[in-house]
Amino acid sequence: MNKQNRQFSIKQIITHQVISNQDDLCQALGKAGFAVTQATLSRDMKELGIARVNTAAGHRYILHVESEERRLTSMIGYEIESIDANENMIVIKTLPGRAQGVAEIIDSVRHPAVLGTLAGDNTIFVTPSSVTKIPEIHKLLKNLMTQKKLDVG
Amino acid sequence: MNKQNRQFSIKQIITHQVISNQDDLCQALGKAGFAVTQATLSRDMKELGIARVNTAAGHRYILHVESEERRLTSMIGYEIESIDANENMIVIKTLPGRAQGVAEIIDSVRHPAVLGTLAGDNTIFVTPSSVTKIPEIHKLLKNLMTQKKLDVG
DNA sequence: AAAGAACTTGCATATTTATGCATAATCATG
DNA sequence: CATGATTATGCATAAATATGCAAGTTCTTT
Repeated sequence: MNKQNRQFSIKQIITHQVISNQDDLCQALGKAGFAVTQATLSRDMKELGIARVNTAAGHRYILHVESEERRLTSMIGYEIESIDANENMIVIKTLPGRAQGVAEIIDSVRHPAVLGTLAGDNTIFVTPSSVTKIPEIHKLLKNLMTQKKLDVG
Repeated sequence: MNKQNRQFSIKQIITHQVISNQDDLCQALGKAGFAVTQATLSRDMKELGIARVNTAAGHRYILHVESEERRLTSMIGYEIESIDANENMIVIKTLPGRAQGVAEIIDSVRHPAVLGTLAGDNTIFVTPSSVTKIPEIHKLLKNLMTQKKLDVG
């Protein structure tokens, strides 16, 4: 009957049952022995980082994992799918819609070998100050990808 | 402006601006030249698989990657107007607003010679894994243009 | 080009979620 | 154990989101 158990139960329920709104969840929790109101569930959702998405199959809740640990951890590794290069530039593939944000982080490093970045929806072109710098930048970016923290202004 | 451009703009806006609700988004879109109502944005959110999450820093929107639909159209040939190349990359011109969709199809082929694509409104830059691959890609794209179906995983 | 189908959007409003405030429960400290 | 601080919760309602319907638009087919 405490908050922790209830919140754990919430995660279980939303991942294993069809829950379309907080009243649904309220009922499901009731069966599990947790009697709370919708207001409390709204607050639980916030604390658990649970997001609501509207799909063709109806409204669903998803765990937004990043939101729990994002505070000091950079998302950049999670967002980048690949880093490649040819003779002229480096190309980064990201999750859909993430290229802008990742490019901003790269810009913020202000590495002298990076002339500039150009971001679309899920692709970034990184232009080196000289083609001879490409391996160096490539290495920098690979490092960023696996780094846990970034001290970026 | 049309729906496709607006939805692309929505993804851009929610990933690099602070947007807390659909009215915020409505205003941001207004500045970008898209005049629509909250009702339309609610529908766009659904189609784009955008979820809303409540964090300590306020309400935010996130892209729910799995729900992004990537369907292959056999219309790619119709959408492409021209394919050209210089020493470094290939440039594709499409019908207005079609570049994003065409680029996604090219990406989905995952041809090893294609390092990445970057799409604007009606122009796509295709970067080769090496400049020596340009003729090969050029040929591939020309083939795609006339092909009826794509057998792509 | 006309007719019908399919898609898009706004309006009004129903549904759903978030929150200010008050109260109860839990915790920390002497 | 008493007391003040912190945390948790419900109630009522404000804020935000979703949707039925109708009108306008675009696409298809003949």
